[in-house]
Amino acid sequence: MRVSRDQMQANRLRILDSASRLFREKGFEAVSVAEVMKAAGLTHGGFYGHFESKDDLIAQAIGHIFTAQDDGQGDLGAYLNAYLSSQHRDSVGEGCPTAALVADIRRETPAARLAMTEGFRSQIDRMAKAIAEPGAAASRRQAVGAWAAMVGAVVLARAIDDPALSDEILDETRSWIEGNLGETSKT
Amino acid sequence: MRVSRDQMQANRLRILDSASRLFREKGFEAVSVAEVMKAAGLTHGGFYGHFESKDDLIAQAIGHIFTAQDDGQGDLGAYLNAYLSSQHRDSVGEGCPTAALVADIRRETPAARLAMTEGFRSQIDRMAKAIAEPGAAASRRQAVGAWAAMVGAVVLARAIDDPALSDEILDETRSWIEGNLGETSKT
DNA sequence: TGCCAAATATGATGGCCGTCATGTATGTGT
DNA sequence: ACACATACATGACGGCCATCATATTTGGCA
Repeated sequence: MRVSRDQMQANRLRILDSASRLFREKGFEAVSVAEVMKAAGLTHGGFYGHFESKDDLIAQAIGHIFTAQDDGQGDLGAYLNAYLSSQHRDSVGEGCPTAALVADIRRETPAARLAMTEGFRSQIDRMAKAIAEPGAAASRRQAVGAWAAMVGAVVLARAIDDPALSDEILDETRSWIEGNLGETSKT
Repeated sequence: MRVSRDQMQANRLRILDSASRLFREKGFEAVSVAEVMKAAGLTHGGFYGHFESKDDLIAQAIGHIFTAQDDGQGDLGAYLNAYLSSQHRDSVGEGCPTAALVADIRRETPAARLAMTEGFRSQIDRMAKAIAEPGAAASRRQAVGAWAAMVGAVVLARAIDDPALSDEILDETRSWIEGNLGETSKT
C-alpha cells in the first residue's frame, strides 16, 4: 500500500528514532534491519526505499541522534550530576550516544565514523564553553579531561556486574571531577 | 588424528590466546568460532572438545586475559604515559582488555560479566596502591577517577576518525590527570 | 474520475555462523 | 604390541540476516 508524502517522511523519522534507540541499547551489529522496521511499526520490505543499506542507516542514525541531542549543559554542575547518575547509566537507549556507541563505532564505515567524530567535536566545544575559564587552552584541557572521565565512568558503570561497585564508580568520578574543576589549572 | 596430552593443553592455550586477541580487535560477536580456531592453527571441529560453547570461550578468555595481564603499574607516571600513548591506542589486540571490551561485555553472559568485573576490581585496587596516598579513601577516589579518565580517553581516541583530534584527547587527558594527581586531595 | 507511479508488504535467496554427527588417526594403558 | 579411547578433521544442519523480486494498494496528478 502507498502512503502520503507526509506519512512517508514521518515513517522515515520513526525509523531513525527506532534505530537510534535500538543501536544504543544493543549495538549496531546486534540489531537487524527487520527489528528496526518492526519497532517503527513497519515491515522489512520498505526499508530500501528509505536507505541505501544498513550501513547507510547507521551513518544517518548517528547524525540524527547528535542533531536531536542539543542538550543544555550550560549549568555544568547539573550536567555532571545528570550524566553520572544511576538513571543515566540505566537508560542506555535514551542516554548519551557517545557513551553508548564509542566502542562500536570503530568497526563501522568511514561515513559513520565521520558523523560520530563531528558529534565528539561539538561535545568538547560545548563543554569547553561551559567551563568558561579565562585561559582558553586550560579550559579545553579541562573539557577534554573531564569528558573522558565522564564517558569512561558511565561505560565502566554499565559494564560492571555489581551494583555497589557500579555506583561507586559514578560517585567517586563525579567527586573527583568536581574537585579538579574547582582548582585553578596549572600550565 | 590424536595429539598428546601436552599438545592438547598447548592447543587449548593457543585457542585462548587467539580468542583474546581477536575479541579485543573485533569484539565478541564479530569473531566466529572457526576464525578463532583457524588463528590457533586448528579447524572448527575440535572446538567443542575444549569448550562447552562460544559463550564459555568468551568467559574463559576474559579470565585468561586478566590473569596474564599482571602488568607493572608500580611507576604510575610511566604507566600513565604508556596507557595514553598512540602505540597503546593503535594496538587494540594486545592492549588493555578493559579499554577494548568494556562496551561489549554488557551484552554477554553473567559468567563473562563476572570475570570482567573481577578484572576491574583488581585494576582499581592496584592503581589505588600505586597512588599510595596516606588517606586511604582519597587515594581510592583518585584511582577510580584517573582510571575512568584513562579508559575513556583511550576508547574515545580509538573511535575518532581524525588523527589530530585523537592525539589531542590522549595528550590533554594525560596532562589533566598528571596535574590532578599532583594536587593534594580535598574531602 | 481514472491512470500511473510510488510506498510498503510478502516472500525468496544466498551467505554466514553456532553446533552437532561422524570419520580417522594416534597417544596411552595394559 | 594391541586395543581402545580420544583429539581433531570433515561435513552437514538449522537459524538468522541483509538484500532483492514481486505483489498490492493507494496517493497524486491530469
